[in-house]
Amino acid sequence: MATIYEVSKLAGVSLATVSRVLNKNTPVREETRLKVLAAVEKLGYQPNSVAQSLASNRSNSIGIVVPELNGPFFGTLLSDIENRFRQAGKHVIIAAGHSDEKLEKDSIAFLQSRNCDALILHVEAVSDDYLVELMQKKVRFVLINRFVAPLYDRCITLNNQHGGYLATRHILEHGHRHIGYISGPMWKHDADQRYKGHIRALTEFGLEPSEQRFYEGDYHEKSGETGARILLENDPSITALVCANDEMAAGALTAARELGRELPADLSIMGFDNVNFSHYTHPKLTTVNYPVGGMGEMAAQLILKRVYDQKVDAIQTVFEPRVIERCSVGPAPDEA
Amino acid sequence: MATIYEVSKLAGVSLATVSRVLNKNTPVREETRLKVLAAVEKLGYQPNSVAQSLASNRSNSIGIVVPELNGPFFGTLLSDIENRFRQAGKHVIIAAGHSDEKLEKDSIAFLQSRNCDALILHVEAVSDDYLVELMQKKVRFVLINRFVAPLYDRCITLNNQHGGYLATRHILEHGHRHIGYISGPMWKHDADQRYKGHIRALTEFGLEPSEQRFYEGDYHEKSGETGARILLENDPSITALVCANDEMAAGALTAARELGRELPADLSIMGFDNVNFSHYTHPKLTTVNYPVGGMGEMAAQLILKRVYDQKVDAIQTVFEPRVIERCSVGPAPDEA
DNA sequence: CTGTTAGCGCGTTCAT
DNA sequence: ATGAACGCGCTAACAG
Repeated sequence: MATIYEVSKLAGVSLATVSRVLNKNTPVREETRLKVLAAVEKLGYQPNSVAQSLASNRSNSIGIVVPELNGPFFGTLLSDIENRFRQAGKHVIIAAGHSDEKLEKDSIAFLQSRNCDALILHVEAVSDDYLVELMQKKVRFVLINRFVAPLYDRCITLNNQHGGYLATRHILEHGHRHIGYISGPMWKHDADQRYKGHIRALTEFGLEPSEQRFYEGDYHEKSGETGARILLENDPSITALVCANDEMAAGALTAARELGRELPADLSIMGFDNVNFSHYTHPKLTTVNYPVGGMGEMAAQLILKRVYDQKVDAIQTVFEPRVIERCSVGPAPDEA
Repeated sequence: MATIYEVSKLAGVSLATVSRVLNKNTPVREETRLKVLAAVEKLGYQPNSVAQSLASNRSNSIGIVVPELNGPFFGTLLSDIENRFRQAGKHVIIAAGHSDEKLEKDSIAFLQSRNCDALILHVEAVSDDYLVELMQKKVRFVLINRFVAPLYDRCITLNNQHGGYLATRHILEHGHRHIGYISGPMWKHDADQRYKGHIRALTEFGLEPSEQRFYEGDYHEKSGETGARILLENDPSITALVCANDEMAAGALTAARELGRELPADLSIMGFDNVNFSHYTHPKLTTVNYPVGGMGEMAAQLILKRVYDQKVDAIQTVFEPRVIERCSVGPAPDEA
């Protein structure tokens, strides 16, 4: 790898001049500019960004922490963030937090130690206090899918509670009155919120939430299958299952079919997230849209604006969910 | 962020000593070691990895280039690689190449400029020559899903041709003789190989490949749908569709159902890759397994061994595909 | 407009 | 066993 020094020698100028033409921040005479460029070209010179970063305390890179690298949800999130930054000439460093407090903190520390100019965090295990401290330490970051009051202006969130409400209301409007609910892990903020929305819809229709009709899953397919089986066997009167995400809904689909239920004639199933496989299922899943893409891009915009002082379109921090009607929800069967 | 200098001052030792206790590479008296550790603890000191990297020409980070960040396939790949490295204390920097020559080269340059100790490349657009040059420049890297002869010992590949062969043979063994094929973009090595395998199976069973029964898709769902529709309308005698990946197979499923075909009674459909949504489809997709996970982990192992001199389990570079039987393939219907 | 110089934070000789 | 000093490759004052 050629260094800036070799370029300066070959171009017959000082090393600072090379830096200047490359960074275009100080006027340079056209003639010498061309000499430098020629030398750069000839040597195939490429600035060492590690050195750049050390010297300038800027890295043009943004760190991202997500719980998992796989899964349809985070895939789209990462992809959209990367796209937005790429077209701004910034780069992205990704770390997986695995919903584990220690790993999340490690990931954040790692990204900081890499001199990231800013972070985008989708973290679940660290406390609100930890995040507030992070802010006080002047770390630049944006939170995705989590709201912490003192950080209100850097939280990109979905109105999860409203989403939970909409899902259940959609079911209620189809006439169902015996409704099972399969939640995510209740210690996760979004799972909690979605469930609160569910309760609100129930109450609005004069129904009582019941222990019997609640199952706490883990957002993975298997737990949807288990949950559906347990709920349906405990209470055969259930005509609809509201699931806190699509993975679990897919599991519920499987369980229901194995129990001989006709879908959606005997049983309606509702998902949440609208991940990209939700229309591969049979019947195609009715679900609540989670605008991941838009939210990822917005996080990127926020950083472009606040950290890099770029002019960007209007910033929006709260996103609204909406029901996506497909084929897994039907009218409630007549009572026998 | 505290620096090593502040630690040394607080511990009352030289800056070099701090470096030594942290890197454990030179004996240090226990007493001073503890003093240093105490200071580190007190200041919450964390080495600046950018500076470390500049000084030592080592970064403990591995760069990865994949075509896309989303999609079930790359998600698992990235995830498994990250896991393996995390438990070895290494970190991962990810870039998307978007199957575009310029972007792939940019990504590689970016990762090099970040001083990555090694790269894992899943690239499709750059030429073999380019990769060979890269090797000659002493860049350390491993290739995934691509075989380049001069780089034979750093290629982790799936026997794609054999996979294509197995897929079609599986169909042939079910009695089908009128078989449509929906390929990936033929300029991609794997698409080409899979198709070659298809031809080989056909030939083995005494069948001629036919223009009429071939459609070149782009590995995305939509093209599977389009392809299936075109093939089935052009040649209604077709009783089975072999698709070069699961996404396109999912599209084909949709098209077939819309054309009123009973699955798998009227029409069998075969996928490839066994991505994680392939059992969400209806009927559940019969497909060829692509051991992504194992291959990603193996790439990591290779680097751990060759770049970091760690002892690892046996290295395997060629992986074998196998048919995963589910429900989308049935016996050929009796000829009318 | 351009060259000189001093760091950025750390690893690593070379002495001691 | 420990400290002083140099250099990694680059940016950012400061002169001129």
